[in-house]
Amino acid sequence: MERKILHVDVNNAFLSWTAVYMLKNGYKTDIRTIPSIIGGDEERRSGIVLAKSPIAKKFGVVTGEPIYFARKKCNKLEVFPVNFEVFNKYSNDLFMLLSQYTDKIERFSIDECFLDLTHFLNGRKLIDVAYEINKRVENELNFTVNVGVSSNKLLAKMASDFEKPNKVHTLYEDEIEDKMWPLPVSDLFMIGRKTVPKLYNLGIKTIGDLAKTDKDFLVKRFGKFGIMMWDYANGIDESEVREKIEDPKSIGNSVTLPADVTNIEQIEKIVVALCEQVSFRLRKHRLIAKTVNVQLRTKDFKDYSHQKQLKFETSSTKEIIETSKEILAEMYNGEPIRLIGVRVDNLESKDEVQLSIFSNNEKQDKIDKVLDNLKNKYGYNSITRAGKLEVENIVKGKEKRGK
DNA sequence: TCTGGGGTCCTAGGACCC
DNA sequence: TCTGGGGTCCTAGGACCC
Repeated sequence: MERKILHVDVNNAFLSWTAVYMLKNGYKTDIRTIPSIIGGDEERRSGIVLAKSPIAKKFGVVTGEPIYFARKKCNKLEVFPVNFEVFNKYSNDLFMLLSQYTDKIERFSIDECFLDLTHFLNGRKLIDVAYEINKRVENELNFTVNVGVSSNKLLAKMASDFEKPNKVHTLYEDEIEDKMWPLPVSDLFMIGRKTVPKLYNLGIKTIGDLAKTDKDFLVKRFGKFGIMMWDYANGIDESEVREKIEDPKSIGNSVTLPADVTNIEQIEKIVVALCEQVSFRLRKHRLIAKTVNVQLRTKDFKDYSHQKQLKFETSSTKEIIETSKEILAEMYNGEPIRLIGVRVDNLESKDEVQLSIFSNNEKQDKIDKVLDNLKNKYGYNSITRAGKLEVENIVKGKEKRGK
């Protein structure tokens, strides 16, 4: 039986949501109507464009580029900061509205949802529901969405990516040839910047070219990825809309430093702060980890990572800090460091795992619990100040050195 | 003043065991 | 003193997504 799938995608989410929020709080200008972007903090060297207004786009501003470049393209450009609390609120509003249409709904990202309406149409037409959702979001939430309509997730997602904003598009199987195959292969979901040149070298320029390429050839060339590419190009995707929220498979935090750092004690302090953040989140999910991973990015953007198995699965801050310090000591070779990250892998539910008597350090667990409660009550920064202070010191050091 | 931060999945090579 | 495979786990790195 053919499935009835919708993909709902917020148009220009970060910029729209910021605009809606600012208007609601008395700001006179709708930043969607001026040359504007949502961007990171240039002082902290996280200054990239996360979203751009249509006018900014006309000036050639692209997502992901340094704000510095964007300003050169458009000197009137206004830059507004990211605010994830606001984004989460609007994301939740959208999810609530969409949940009225089906129980089988998947939150694919902060600004995208898949809906499986196969058993929830009650005699209505899928396309009518798509238009209703499109209008209701605009009227009730004051931002707009594109809705893709099809029989599987891949096609619905490709459809929602057609003309924007505030549109409904279908991409049924019998429309693939007309609507999808003429598109450049880079438009296909999962074909990124490394794969495009490889395909071009094989003479594959459009999605249609890829669809008509011999599948076995692609498998020989690209392995499993080849299968997926070919399937997607042919509109094949059996994956289900997954309504239940699954436990994360890894949890990590990373920071770009305001200035490159070579002092291992400074690096270590930041690693400790990141470990506190990561283990706090781990416990919030009631998970324990088996593997710790430390990542360093050098000033010339080379990434290194080393990992280590914990002696016992744990969510203890202390254990994760100790292991991270060991990893850091092993891997760090004195190069100037731009970014530091800590992540935990191989997670398991705390409730299901028989805790080893050796790892069950009750005293440490109690300490973590008390600190977690304080963090929950007074906010994360009430406790984790060491790392923040360190980052501030790096900023100060940078200022002192001048330019 | 040049380049975020959160993830998932895959691969290739090596260690180790039978 | 010449040499097998199959399986699992671990590691480092790299692709992709939003």
